[in-house]
Amino acid sequence: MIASSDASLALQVALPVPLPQLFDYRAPAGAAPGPADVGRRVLVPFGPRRLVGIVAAVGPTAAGAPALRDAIEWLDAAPLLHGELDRSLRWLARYTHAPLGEVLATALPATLRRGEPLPDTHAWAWRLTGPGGEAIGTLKSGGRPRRLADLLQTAARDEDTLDLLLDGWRTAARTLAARGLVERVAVPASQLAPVPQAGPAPNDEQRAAIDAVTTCTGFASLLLDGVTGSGKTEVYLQAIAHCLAQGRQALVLVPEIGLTPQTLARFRARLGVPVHALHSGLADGERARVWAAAMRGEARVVVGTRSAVFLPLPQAGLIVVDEEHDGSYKQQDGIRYHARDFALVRGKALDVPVLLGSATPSLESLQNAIAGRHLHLRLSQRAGNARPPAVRVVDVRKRPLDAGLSPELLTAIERALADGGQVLVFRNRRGYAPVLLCHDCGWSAHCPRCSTPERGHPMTVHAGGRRLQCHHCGYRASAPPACPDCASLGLQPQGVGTERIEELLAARFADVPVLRIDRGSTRRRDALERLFAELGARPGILIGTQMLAKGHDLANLTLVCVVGVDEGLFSADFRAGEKLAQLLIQVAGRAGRADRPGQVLLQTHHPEHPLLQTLIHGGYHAFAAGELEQRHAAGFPPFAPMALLRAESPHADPPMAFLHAARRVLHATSADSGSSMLQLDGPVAAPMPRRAGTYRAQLILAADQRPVLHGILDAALPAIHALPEARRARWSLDVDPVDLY
DNA sequence: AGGAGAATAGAA
DNA sequence: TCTATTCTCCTG
Repeated sequence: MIASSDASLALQVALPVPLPQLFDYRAPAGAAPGPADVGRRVLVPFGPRRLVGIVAAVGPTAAGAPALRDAIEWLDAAPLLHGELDRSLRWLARYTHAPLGEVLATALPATLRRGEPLPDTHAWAWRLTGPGGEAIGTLKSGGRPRRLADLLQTAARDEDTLDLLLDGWRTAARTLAARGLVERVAVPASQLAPVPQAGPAPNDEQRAAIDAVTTCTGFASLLLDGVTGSGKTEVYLQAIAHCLAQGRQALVLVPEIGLTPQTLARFRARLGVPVHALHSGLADGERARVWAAAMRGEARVVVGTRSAVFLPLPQAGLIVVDEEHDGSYKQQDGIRYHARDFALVRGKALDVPVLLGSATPSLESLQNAIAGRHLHLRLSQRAGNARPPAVRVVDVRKRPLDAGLSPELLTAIERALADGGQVLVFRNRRGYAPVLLCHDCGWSAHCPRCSTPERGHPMTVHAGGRRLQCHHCGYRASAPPACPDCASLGLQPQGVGTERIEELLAARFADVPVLRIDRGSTRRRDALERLFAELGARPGILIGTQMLAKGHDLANLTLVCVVGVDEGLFSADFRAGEKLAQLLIQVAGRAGRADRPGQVLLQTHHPEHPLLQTLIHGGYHAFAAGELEQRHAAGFPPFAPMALLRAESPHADPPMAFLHAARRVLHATSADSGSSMLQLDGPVAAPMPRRAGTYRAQLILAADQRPVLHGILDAALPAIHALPEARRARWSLDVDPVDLY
């Protein structure tokens, strides 16, 4: 028997390195290690470096392990990760087949990952000092310092409250502090909150949905499937209010572009508790503070983007995932998790309801609802008096087009403006034109760093024809004055982007504002808000890409023109149809949100295309039903679990060499396990085989049962890791890939 | 991943 | 021959 004194126990530490194992260390000098250390961060030596790790276990060292080194120091007095979050993250590491250390590093805010202490979450308050209380009468009455002192006479006031009560109080406070009359003190987190406003009375469908959530006694997953404008947010708000009334925390996930000041203001106005926001625009320190506030139970409601799904929620009562179909919930690098799916895992572990909302649910969620795994809640009516928009297809075959717009469209725009309405022109291609073509010899401008060396990816024309830009790698160049091949001056921008539409419409409708909204024109988060505020309810035209498709309520928007979605009708990706249908429904949903009826014009060269026909005559659910049938027949997700092995390298051969070797390992593993149910497709070059100078290839794995796929991956990955080819390419595994590229 | 030592390829 | 990159190995 092995003597097991405490002295022989080692810390088994998860480190942020792409190696699948834990690393053993002797505890830092001080108390002997024990189970209470699990979840604490430690600073450890690792080769020549020092890394921040998290103790994943405490136990005897594995036989044959190299000699232990001493951990340098503890970074936390108490575990940072424990309980449900710890368990859920371990599940995520197994599910994504990623090292625990990398998963933990992804889940923690940057400052904590770097080893900085858990930040304070207290707020600051001001109070009178002893001398201040006596000197108050000497201050000039009516002046700011006197008014501040009067406010502080009854009680200390926190800074948020002072902001509301007295303009310019900070200057006064500084003056008084310099004279020793007031002082700043730390107080528990600000409890300041506006008085909750009552919301509109829910309609019957909303009422039923709210009741369905609030009567849940533990974990349940609910799909709130409500047409655009049906008031899903109202359901969230009332469900959250109920959760708060039970003394529990609520987490709301929103897509990246959904976390606008408007959204936050609405939540803050209605809930009567502080609402914390967590998004990529926050400084590292702010993110860590929100994390700490959630961990301490001070944050009662957090509205956040993808990474907010990693917040500790010791008193959780509800998780909401808004626009659950949105692609931004899937992380596309590093640990490729899906925030909606992980939210469901956490809801189950926390034993709280998870509410998924969308007007265009993902086929995954719809299938889960059909199979009875989600409770399916429907909102079929628009809230208030709004009616659904009328959709009409405009067949533009053989019609003259001006910047891609047909005469019918221009007439409709003119009429809508004359009626005092606003118009949205949707074109999912930014820039001036997608291609620069030589009219004499057929040469076209290609990116030198993307796609195959022989035929590059077309460069998009920008700045009215003066610049070229690659939308995949960001490469920029000025447009050549003449064709590099034949020296002809006949270079012509081909096709139509948002800039070109803007140019035409601005000239044609010079008396109304014409605003272009895309990633080129609207980089900052609040720039969009300012544009909308500036426009107000005046007649005007908005031209935009998918940035415009979601979320924003434009009450006076009466006409939506969809231009050129034809490319999307013929994409090779099996999810392209689903994405296009969601986009079309979301864009169309912008029209007629208030009392004015909305109209949608869909301009296409393929009016008979089944996707368009089904969407227009049967709506999203008819489309989804047909699409699910096809996915089922083809053995695609959500019916067959899928994983994607990707590889890339600056050289052409290593990705394919690695994937061929990996394929052999997977094939052998699959045969050994007696299961022939693993399907391997590839390796093939990625749809864009070279991007920003790196060559990329992929291998698709599919099975009919999830445990089969995971079992084979578990068995095969160590051997794949050890392949000599694995060191010559950068590779990664993506379980449940969303984009195949 | 990322750092270190080894190996190998251009400039003097 | 010497330095500048690229390659390979290793991390408790």
